[in-house]
Amino acid sequence: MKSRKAIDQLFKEGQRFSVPPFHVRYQFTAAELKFGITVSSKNFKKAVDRNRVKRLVREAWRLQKNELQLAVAGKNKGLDIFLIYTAKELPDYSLIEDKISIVLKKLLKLANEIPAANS
RNA sequence: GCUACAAGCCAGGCUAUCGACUUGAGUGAUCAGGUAGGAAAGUCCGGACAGCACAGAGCAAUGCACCGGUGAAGAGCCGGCUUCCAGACCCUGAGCUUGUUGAAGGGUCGGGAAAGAGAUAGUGCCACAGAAAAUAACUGCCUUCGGGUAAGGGUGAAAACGUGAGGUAAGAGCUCACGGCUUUUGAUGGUAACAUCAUGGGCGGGUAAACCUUGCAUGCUGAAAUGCCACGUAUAGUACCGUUGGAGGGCUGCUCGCCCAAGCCUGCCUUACGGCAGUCAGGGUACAGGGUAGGCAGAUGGAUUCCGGUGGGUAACUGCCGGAACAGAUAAAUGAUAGCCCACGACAGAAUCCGGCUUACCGGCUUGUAGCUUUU
RNA sequence: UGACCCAUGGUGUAACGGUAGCACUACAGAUUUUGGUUCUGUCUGUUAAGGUUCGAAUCCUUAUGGGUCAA
Repeated sequence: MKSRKAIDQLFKEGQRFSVPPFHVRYQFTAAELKFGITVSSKNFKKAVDRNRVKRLVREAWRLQKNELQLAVAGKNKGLDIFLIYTAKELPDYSLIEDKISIVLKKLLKLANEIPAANS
């Protein structure tokens, strides 16, 4: 997700849940699966640290996203997801990998519950 | 060999798998190449580049301040000058404890530091102590009782150049000798700062990183600059101006002064730029409000960096020849996992670009200097 | 990316270049049967490092930390 408008709309209308250290906001749409990540500069003062967290999250997302993508595409729907990293310590990759898989399972369950759109 | 200091260089490596950004080739699947720093940081200096419709003058403001060189430029760098600082060695030898001691002084040597113009252009300030902190009053001294004097006053960071002699009523650079500082003129050496010598004048403290004076320099803004394309909105609102000139804007912060500044249509003149006439307000300026916030250029190869050779220069630096290297994102790439090796990995991440300075930094290597030790 | 400002006890604030004050807090003592109030006393200090000056919180330079502004 890159568009400021879309992000604003997601934060205004979307639903949310929390899997520490992540807050997740999501909203089902008509387009495809989209994903964004943010890290607060309050928690990490250096841009380099923020970028590293973002990189790790993107890597974990890239490796695990396929199942969810298929589920959403199978119902002819889109899904906007935005993650907020809330911890104050630099994580290692295995932690991020675990937490992202939990997030994905929750989302997958939610995706299976909604009715399919008629295309 | 060890230790210390200074300067320079390097800043984990390799393999496999899966990715990200980007360049090239290909119709395409895909293939091939490239991808963080010495500080990318701080933003402390200096530029390039861009815009401001460029006419300047005075004032203000800011910066710089020994000389020469270097370089695109600089508050950078290199070399020199002057002053100061601590040291080593040598000479001399006060003192009393007569020694393997070393006060004051002189010479030589290399090293370090300096925002290093002006304190008789003016103004201000100088706590405490002290008679007094600056055109000399008080005490003292002398006196012909009108006055003269800055020797003595021991406090302080600082007290009217220091020592000795002359001189005098008492005194005083008042005079002289030696010495110190400052300065005029001349000579010699040096590109110059300056040095040496001669000569004349002066020596009424400190502070200019107090105000200030003198000299020199500086237009402002800053890639969120700037140019273009697309999408979208409001042909609406308020005020002012509108060819008989001007709302407003610019030139430097201020003043003066100067400059720029307006459309559509028709006709005539001109090669063109443009000019003249008619005509309308549909034009212009400022404000408020509304819309958009996408793309392209700027933008990454240049005063570039490194290596080798060869010249110039004490050096900084630089000429020529040959070779090699150089990311370019835009919610913003440069990553993840596994294995192996070693010295076990510090500080830290590009955002228009470049030259410096400063600061941070695990460790390793090279060179130089000094000291100690070992061997010959 | 660029421009600018600030830093004084635990807290809030003063201070011409000349002994760093004030209030609250904390601690101790007095008063009180005890506590509070009140009174007295004490502790705690110029962000760091250099420089100018006889002397620096103040002036200058560099660094550190914090903050503000500009689409």
